[in-house]
Amino acid sequence: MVKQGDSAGTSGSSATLQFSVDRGSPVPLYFQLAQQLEAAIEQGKLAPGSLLGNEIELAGRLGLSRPTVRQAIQSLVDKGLLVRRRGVGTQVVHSQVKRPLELSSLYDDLEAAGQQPATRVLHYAVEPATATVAAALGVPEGSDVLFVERLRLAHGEPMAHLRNHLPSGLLTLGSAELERTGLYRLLRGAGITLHSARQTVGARAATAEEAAQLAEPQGAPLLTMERTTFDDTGRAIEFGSHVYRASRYAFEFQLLVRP
Amino acid sequence: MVKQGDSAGTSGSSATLQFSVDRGSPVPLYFQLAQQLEAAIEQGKLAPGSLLGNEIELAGRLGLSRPTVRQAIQSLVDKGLLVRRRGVGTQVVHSQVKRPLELSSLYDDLEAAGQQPATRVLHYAVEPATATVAAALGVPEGSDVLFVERLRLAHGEPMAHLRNHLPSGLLTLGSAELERTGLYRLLRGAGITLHSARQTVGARAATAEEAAQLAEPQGAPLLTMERTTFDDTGRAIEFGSHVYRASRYAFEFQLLVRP
DNA sequence: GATCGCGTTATGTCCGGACAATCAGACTTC
DNA sequence: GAAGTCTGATTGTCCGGACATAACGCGATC
Repeated sequence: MVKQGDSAGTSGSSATLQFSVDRGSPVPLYFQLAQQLEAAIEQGKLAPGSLLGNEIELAGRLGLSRPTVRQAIQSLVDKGLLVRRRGVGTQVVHSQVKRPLELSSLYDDLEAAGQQPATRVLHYAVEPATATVAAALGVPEGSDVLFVERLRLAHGEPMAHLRNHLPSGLLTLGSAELERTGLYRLLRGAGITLHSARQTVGARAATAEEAAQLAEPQGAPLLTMERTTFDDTGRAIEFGSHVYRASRYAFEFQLLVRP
Repeated sequence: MVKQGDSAGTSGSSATLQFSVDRGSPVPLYFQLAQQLEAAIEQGKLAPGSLLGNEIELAGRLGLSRPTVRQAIQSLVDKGLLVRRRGVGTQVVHSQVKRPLELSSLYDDLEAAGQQPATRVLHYAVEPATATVAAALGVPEGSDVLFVERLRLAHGEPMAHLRNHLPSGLLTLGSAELERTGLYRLLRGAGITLHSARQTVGARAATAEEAAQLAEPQGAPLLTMERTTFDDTGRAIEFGSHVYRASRYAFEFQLLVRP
C-alpha cells in the first residue's frame, strides 16, 4: 500500500527532479551535476532533510558512473549543503548555510549588500618597510613597499580606515583604480591567485585622529583587523591593518566543522 | 646524463622518503598516506616548494592505485598544505598554515595556550525564551531554554563574559561540569555532532556592570561575538552571546580560498 | 512484550585503466 | 635575437566494477 507517509511524497525528492548533463560541454560532468543540485537546494526543490536517493540509481538515471556522481555530491558536502550517512543516504541540511568564509574585500561585501561603496585614497607612496611590515610580508627591513591608505565610505558615510602594504614590483596599480574598486579584485585581475590569509580581529578605542576621520566621538570602540594574504606559492601578497566603526560594521561569517 | 640539477637532490623529495601502508589496519589506506605526508611536511622532511613526484609513480611504489593516492593528496590540498598544478606537479606550500578555523570553545583555546583557564558559573536556570533567543534557536517564544551565564578566567584574571542559551531537554549538564571544562567539549561528549555555526563579531563599549565584572574601566572597548551552532540535522544546539576584554583577547584565524 | 540476531540498503573504500587539458621547456623559424 | 611551435610530463576527468562497513527495520526467539 502506497501512502504519502512523510515528507518524501510531498516535498520534491530527487527521483522526481530532472537533472541532465551535456557531454559536449567543456565544463566537467560532476560540476554540472553539482551546480544543478545546488540550484535545486537553493530554490527549495530539494526540501531540507529529504533524502537524495541512492548514488548508484542516480548515476544510472543520468548515464554517469558512480564516481562522477560521488564527486558531485562530495563537493556539496564540503560546502556544508549535504550530509552523508552510511546505510541511510544523503540528506539536504536544514540550516541556512551561506558561505564558509570568503576571502573577500570589504568593497565587495558592501557592494553585494547594495551599500554603494566608495573609496577615498588618502595616501599612496612607495616607502621603506618598517620592522612590523617587513616581518609580516617576509621581506628585508627597509626594502621598498607600496603603502596605501584609504577611507571606505558607504552611502557617503565613512565606514572604515584601511592601511595596506604590498611588496613593491608585484603589480602596478594606480591610485585611480583604487578609487574605483576593491584591492582584492585588482589583485585577482592581475593574475595573482589568492590562497590563504592569516587574520586577527580585535577591538580598541579610537584615537583622536581616527575619531575625526570616521566621524566618531573620541574613544569610541573600533573593530580592528590585521590580515596577511598569501598566494599559492607562499609569498606574502599584502598586509592590511584596518579599523572599522563598530557602530556601523560587524564581521559575519559561517564556519563548518571538518568531519 | 644524470645530474642533481636543482632542489630535488638536496631538499628531501618524496622519492627519497619511505612511506608505507598497512593493509591489515582498519584505517583507510588513503588516510594512512595522508597522515604520513602531513607528518613529513610538518617535520620539514618535505621542503616547502618541493615537488611531490608524480602520482602514478608514487602509487606504483606504494602498491596503491592512483585514485587512492589522489584521495590522500586531495585531502591535504583541502587543508591548504599542498598545491596542485596541471602539467607541473604537486608542491608543498610555503606559508605557515595552521588550521582553517576550528569550531572550538574559548576554554580549549586557552588551555592549548597554557593559560590555565577557569570558569565561574554566575547563573544557571531554565527560563522561557525571549524573542531574540527563540528566533536564534528556532523554538517557539516562551518555551523552556537553559540559560547559563559564566565568567571565564585565565591565570585568575577575567577574560570574557559568556551567556549561552540551549534548548531544554537536549542534554543534561550540571553546573559542576561547566566549572570544569568548556561547553563544546560537553556537547561533543553527549554524542552531539557539531556541524556548522553562524557568527557575528563586533565591538562596543562596556556597560557599568560589564566593566565591573571584567575589571575594565567603564566605556572600555569590548569585543563581542554572537554565535548559533547547528548539528548535522540542522537543529540549533546553542546560542551564545559573549563579550571579551579587547585589551586581553583577539580572534586569530586562518582562512583558505576555495579554488 | 522485550531483546537479540539477521538481512537489506546505502555509503565508504579501492582497483585498473583510458583519454583530455594544461604547463614548461626545447626547438624551429623568421 | 625574438617570436611562435612542437613535445613530453603531469594532473584532471571519467569509466565500470568489487568488496567492506555501518545503520535501520524486521522477524524470531526467549
